[in-house]
Amino acid sequence: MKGREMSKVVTRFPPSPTGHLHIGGARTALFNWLFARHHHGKFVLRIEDTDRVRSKPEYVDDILAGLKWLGLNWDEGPYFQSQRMEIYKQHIEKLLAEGKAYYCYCTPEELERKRKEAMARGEKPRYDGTCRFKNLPPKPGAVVRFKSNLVGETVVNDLIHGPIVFNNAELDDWILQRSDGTPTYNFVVVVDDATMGITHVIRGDDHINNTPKQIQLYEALGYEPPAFAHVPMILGPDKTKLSKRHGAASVLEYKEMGFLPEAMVNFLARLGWSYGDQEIFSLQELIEKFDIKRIGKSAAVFNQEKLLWLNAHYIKETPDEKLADLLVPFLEKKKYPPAPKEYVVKVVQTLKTRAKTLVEMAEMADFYFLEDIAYDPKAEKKFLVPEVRPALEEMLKAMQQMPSLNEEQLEQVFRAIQQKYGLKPRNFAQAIRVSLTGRTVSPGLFEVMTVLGKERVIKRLKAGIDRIK
RNA sequence: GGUCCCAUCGUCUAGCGGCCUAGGAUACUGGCCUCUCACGCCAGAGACACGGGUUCAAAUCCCGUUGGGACCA
Repeated sequence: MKGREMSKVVTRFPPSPTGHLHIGGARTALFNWLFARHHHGKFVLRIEDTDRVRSKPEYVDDILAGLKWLGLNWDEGPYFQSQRMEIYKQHIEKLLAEGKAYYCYCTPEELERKRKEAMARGEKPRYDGTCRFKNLPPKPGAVVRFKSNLVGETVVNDLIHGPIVFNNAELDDWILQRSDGTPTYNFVVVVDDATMGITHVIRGDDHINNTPKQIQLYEALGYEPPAFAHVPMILGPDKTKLSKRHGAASVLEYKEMGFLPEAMVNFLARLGWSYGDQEIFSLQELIEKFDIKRIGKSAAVFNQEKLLWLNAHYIKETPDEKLADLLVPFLEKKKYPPAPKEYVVKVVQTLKTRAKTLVEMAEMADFYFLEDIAYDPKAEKKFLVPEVRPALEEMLKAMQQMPSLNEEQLEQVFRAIQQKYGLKPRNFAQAIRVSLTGRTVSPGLFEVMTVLGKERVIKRLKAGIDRIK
C-alpha cells in the first residue's frame, strides 16, 4: 500500500531564468517529462532564480512559453527558489545544530594564499579545514561549510552510466552559505529536490561531478537520495558546448523560423535516445516507448539538417486546415494582404510537399497573395520569348471561354495548344509559369491556376504576353 | 593542474561475443517519375580512433595510448 504511493515517480525541470529556454534545456525537460508521463508520475517545474541580478522575468516567460509550445505541461509549480529562502535557512540551522556544518572565518585572501602554497608544494588546492573543528559561533562575513566525509568513497549509481566511484578524499568542505548569507547552488538543489519529493533527477552530465557532494548532503540531512540519470550534452557542429554563437539560442526562435513543435520534440528525443531503427515518433508514442536505458552515453552534435527533414515530414502530415492556421502569422509577417481561410487552405495544399519550414512556405507563396508579382529577370528573358506568343494568346482565349477553371480541362487544352504550335511542353509550361508566378519554380501549373482563379490567371497571362519583347 | 565522463559512416544512431563481407536515418551522388521545383521510388558512395591483451571467435570484454567534453581550481 505504502510502497505503491512511495514509488510514484516525480521528476523536475529546474531552469534558471538567466537566459532563454535553449535546446539543451528543452531536451532535458523533455526527458524528464517523458519519464514522468511514462510512469504516470509527476513533473515539477522549478525556477532557479537565486541569482537576483541575472534573473529576469522575461526569461521566465520565455521558458514557460517554450515548454508550452513543445507541449510539456507540468503538474506542480512553477516554484521559485527566491521564495524559499526560509526553507534553506532552516536546513542550514539543522546542519549547524547537528555539527554537520560549521562556520568558517577564513578570508578569501587567506584561502588564496594557502591555495598558492599548496600548489607550490605540488598538492592539490582545497580547503585545508582550518575552521572545521573550531566550533565557531556565527559572525558577519563568515561562510557556512559542509563537514564532508574525508574517508571512504561515494558512489553514484547512475541510471545511464552505471556506478561512478568518487574518492571522498578528493572532495572538499564546500560552502553551503556564502558570506552574504545566500545559499549556494549545490545546497539549494538538494534541499529543493528532497523537499519536493523528487525521485529521479535527470540532468545534463555536466552535473556528474556535483553529484557526490549532493549525495553526502542528502545523507547528512537524513533524506534518501533520488535516482540519478546523467544524459549526455548537446554539442554544436564544432563539437563544443552548444551556445548562442551556434545559431538560435531559444527554442522559441525555432518557432519563429517556422518549425513545428512535433518536429522539434521528435528531433530532441532522437538526440541521444533511440528505439531501434525508428525515426518518427509522436508525443504519445514517445511516452509509451521512452526508457532511460535506451539513452546513449556520448554527446550528440546538433544537426539542423535532420531537424529540417523532420519538419518537412510533419508539414506534410499536418492536415491542411491546421497548416493554414499555422501559416497565417508567417504570411502576415511578409505583409501580404489578408485572404480568406479557404484560399489559404488551397495554397497550403500546393506547397506542403515543397517547403521545409513555414517561413519558406510563406516565401514561396508570394505570387498567391501579391497583386503585383515580381518577375525574375532571367526567367523572363529565357521563357517569355516571341515564339510562344501565339500559343499563349490561344491559351488565354481558351480560358476566357471556360466558365471556371479545373485542372483536367486546363491540362487538355494546354496539351492541344502545345502540340498545335509544336512547342516543347517544358517551354510552353515555363512561359505560363513565369507569367503567373514570376519565376521558373512553382507548384504544378494547373493547380496554381485553379487556386489563383480565372480572373487573376487571365490578368497575369495578359501581362505575361505584354512582356514579350 | 586535479577529478569525472565519452569514443561506430560528415551528422543522429542500431549493435549489448558468433546473425556484421557492420543495419537504419539524414545529408551527398546517379537514375526513374515529370510542365519547373519538390514529394515519392530505386541505386551508389560513406564508419567500428589507435595499440595491446582475453577468447575457438571482439565493433561488442579488459588494459594502455590518443582525441573530445564537463566540473573544480
